[in-house]
Amino acid sequence: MFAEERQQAILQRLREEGRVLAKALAESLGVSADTIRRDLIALEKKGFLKRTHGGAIPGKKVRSGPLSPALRYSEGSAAEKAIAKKAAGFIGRDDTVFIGSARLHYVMLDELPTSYHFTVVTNSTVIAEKLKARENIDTYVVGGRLRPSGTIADAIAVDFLRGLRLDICFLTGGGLSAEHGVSTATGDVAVLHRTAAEVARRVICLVTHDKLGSEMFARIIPIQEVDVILTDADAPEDEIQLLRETGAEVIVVDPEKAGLEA
Amino acid sequence: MFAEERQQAILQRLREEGRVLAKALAESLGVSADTIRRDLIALEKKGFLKRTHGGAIPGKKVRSGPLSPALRYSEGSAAEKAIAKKAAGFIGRDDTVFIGSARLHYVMLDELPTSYHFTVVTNSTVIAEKLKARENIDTYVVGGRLRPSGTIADAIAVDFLRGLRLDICFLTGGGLSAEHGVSTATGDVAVLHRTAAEVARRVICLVTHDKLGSEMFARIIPIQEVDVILTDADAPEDEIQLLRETGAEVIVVDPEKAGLEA
DNA sequence: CAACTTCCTTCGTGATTTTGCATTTTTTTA
DNA sequence: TAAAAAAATGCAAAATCACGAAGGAAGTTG
Repeated sequence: MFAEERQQAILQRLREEGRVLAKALAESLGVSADTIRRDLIALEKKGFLKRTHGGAIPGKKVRSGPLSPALRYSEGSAAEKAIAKKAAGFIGRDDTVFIGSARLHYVMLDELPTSYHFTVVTNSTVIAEKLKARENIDTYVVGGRLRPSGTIADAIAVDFLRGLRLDICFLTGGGLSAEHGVSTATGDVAVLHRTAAEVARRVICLVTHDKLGSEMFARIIPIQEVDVILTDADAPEDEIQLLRETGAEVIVVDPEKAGLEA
Repeated sequence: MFAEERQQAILQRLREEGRVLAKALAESLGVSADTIRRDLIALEKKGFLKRTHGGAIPGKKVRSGPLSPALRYSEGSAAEKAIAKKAAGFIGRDDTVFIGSARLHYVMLDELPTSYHFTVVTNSTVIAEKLKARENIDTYVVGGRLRPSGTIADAIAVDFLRGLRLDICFLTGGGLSAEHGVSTATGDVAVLHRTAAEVARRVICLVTHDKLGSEMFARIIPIQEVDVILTDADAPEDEIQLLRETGAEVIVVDPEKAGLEA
């Protein structure tokens, strides 16, 4: 196993569990504690985590997991906000939509419609907490085991989703390519999102430009099953072209203009 | 738990509640008061808080945001704390317990065991959020519609519970009488709790003395199905006698002594 | 193909950190 | 002012970390 792979695995676990133990990592990855410590030092230098005695906790750059406590209150970038706003515009009166537990979903919360009623299903207790007081939104939480990160993504949650029918599934992912489709780092999150997509009439995928063309471990769904892809203006033209050839509708959101549309 | 995590948890609580007590922190975080004091010193040096005798208040670097709704639950009366502590003592290693969304359940959170692993199932996202970071606790959230109060209590939630088997169900209610059993104000909450009680091996009922003898609209379960009743020393003797005649084990907790037991 | 370089890893040893306990001092409260 | 609670201080045990040395795999160069 290469150092790079290991470090990726460490970050993944950090995102999932909210913390990692050096000793446990050494054991499960099959290397010495020394090596792990070096990895942690390297990752800390890059700002991905913060070392502690015995392990590490998420740093400022760990975004994907939903809202590490530090990031929870941080604001999305202009591009993220623009994408989120556009996405929220797809929600119709009395629709039922799935909103996951990724950072972009969190950014969406501030852009959701306020003037008419709709229903949100989410697998994040953090998002649920934020939505519960909105009068025009019915909030449903999927059942299952809650991870330290605030996400629910086990078999129970998948089963829960299977019993529903949704109008829109808002997907995000760590990677999006014409060949591999939408993908993410961990298997169970992928399965949960796939299920949400399967029970939804429409699948809208939100990705910042840096995700285009990259492919991650676990595929959520192939590109053919995505109805709309929302990305920002920094997206490379050729990637967009490839995506469009698959039949997906690609909408490029311009952060500058987004403000005016409102 | 890492020092860093602890300190973040302390700051989190400081933000939520406006102040922290050293002793309470030590207990709920599972470390000695010494360690907490050292954490407070470190945080004070960084300007995040100002130490006081017995705890700390927010420093210049901590925005003490609007008090979260959780605050009103955070501090229980002496009687409530004593009951909650006694109740928490029933939890054994690797047990699976149901903790509802009532005020007394919130009070319990600070008294839960920290030294061994167990599993909590809850229908409150507020409680789930509070528990998700505890490393010795596996937290499960029931699925269903989330009410503005942070409670989930619909048919989906009931269905979720039916698929589980629990060791202990911690019940509370608005009323408790020998004749009418445990009761509460609303129907669906009653059904949810009844279901939790049905799938649990043991039912432990937590009620402050003022609830004894009163009966509310919706019965959760008859008294015969309650295994243990916990109440405080102000409970009237005759009521206790009536309850005991039904076969239930009634434990009267003395707030004064409760401190010494610890 | 052999010698060299480079990178990565492990191991051993001493230093550091963290934590809890006991004791003394200070502060609070009645 | 006396008793109780909390804080400071010193100390010891356990865990973790840092650093240097050595081994080994992969690739490079002559």
